[in-house]
Amino acid sequence: MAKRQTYHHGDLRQALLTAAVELLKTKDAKSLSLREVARAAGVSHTAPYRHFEDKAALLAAIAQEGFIEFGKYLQAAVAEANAQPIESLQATGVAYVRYALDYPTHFRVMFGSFPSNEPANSELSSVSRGTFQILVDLIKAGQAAELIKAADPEFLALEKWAMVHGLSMLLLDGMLATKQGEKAIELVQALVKDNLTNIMLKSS
Amino acid sequence: MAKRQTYHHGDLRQALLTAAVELLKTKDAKSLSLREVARAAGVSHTAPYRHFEDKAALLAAIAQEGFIEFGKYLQAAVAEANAQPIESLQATGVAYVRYALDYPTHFRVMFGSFPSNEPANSELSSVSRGTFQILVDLIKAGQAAELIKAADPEFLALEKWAMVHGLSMLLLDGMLATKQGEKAIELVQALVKDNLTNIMLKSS
DNA sequence: CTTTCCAGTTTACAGTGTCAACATTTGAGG
DNA sequence: CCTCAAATGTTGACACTGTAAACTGGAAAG
Repeated sequence: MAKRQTYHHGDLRQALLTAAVELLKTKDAKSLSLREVARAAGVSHTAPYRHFEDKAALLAAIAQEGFIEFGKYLQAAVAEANAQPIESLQATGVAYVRYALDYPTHFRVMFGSFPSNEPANSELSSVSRGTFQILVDLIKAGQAAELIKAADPEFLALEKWAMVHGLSMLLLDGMLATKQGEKAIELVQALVKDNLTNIMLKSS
Repeated sequence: MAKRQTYHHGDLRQALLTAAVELLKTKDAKSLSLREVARAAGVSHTAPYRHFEDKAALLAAIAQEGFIEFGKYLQAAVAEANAQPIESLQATGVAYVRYALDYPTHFRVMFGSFPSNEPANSELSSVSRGTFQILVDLIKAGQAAELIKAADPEFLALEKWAMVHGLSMLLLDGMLATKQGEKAIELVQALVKDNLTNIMLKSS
């Protein structure tokens, strides 16, 4: 990071976030230090406190950005499915896991920044809620097209969410160590597909 | 912890583990310090290094013990289901999530102690593999009784595992903050039940 | 009884998050 | 344009952390 000339940075908040995200590509969230982020941004070790209450707040901000990107990523998968609800759900599920595997630390930060503090994360909550809403909407569309059984769409969405989220975590945590890379994605595709059958009307 | 009289502790390894588990009831794994554990066991802050290579090794040992207990917990749920495969699967799934909610930090440590190190965790791996095997066996039994569709039992087990694991993580991470306590368990029961239908032959 | 070696301790170091006090810059009001 | 307060930096300190090295007490083997 180039040494800045002016005393004031200009946009330190964003610079810290990008520096942190960059560092997270090589380190996990636990071993990422605030001082290290400050150093990478070319700033003193307490400067981040002018922009984030503490380390957790920095991570929460990263999580928030992550959810926005994640949402776009999932929407892109939907867009490729030609408006077929079932295919969209399938694609979204696979994309979910693929994102987790492609951005493991980011993914972990996203889901590890909520613990028991309501006020600061209200914005984070609403952003993540938006991501979940993608699923709900797809299911509603499927129900409207009479491809998906009648039931509370939120209930069904949660069921599918849990499945792909669990799969992501198990893969990330190395519980399915035998499955790696493209092999893992094939498995994910098969699992997601099979797991969609119980919400479908008829069978294809 | 009572001050010991003898210079040698006797069974420090186990004492450290129990002290750590006790501390984990009030602190999360991230903020648990090795020195704190040593203090609780009434021993100098480097004594743990005679029994564990580093902090991660201590946590891995806790994880291992956790998986054994977890396995018993799940088996107990199976035992209550009167050898009915579907009911057993249902009960196991709910018990899985209940365990996660009842012992959140322990649960997190269990699934957070595998990262990328093959040698030290081989024992941990085999223990956790045993837990998974409970599911596989139940599915095999269901298939033998012609209650569950023909398919690779490991594949089906993984599908159900992912679902309950994801649900556990989402609840633990506060993503489903609106659902708490008994309300959450009811939701879990409904989700697990619905999610079992796609592997069942016929519908009940 | 001696010796060895295991399981403890003490000390030290580099690194961490965060607080308090201080410095510099900027922008708004006179 | 000048002033001066607020915003944004910096320095220094503190209490912690994980872990390495050197040392020591005591039990068990010979």
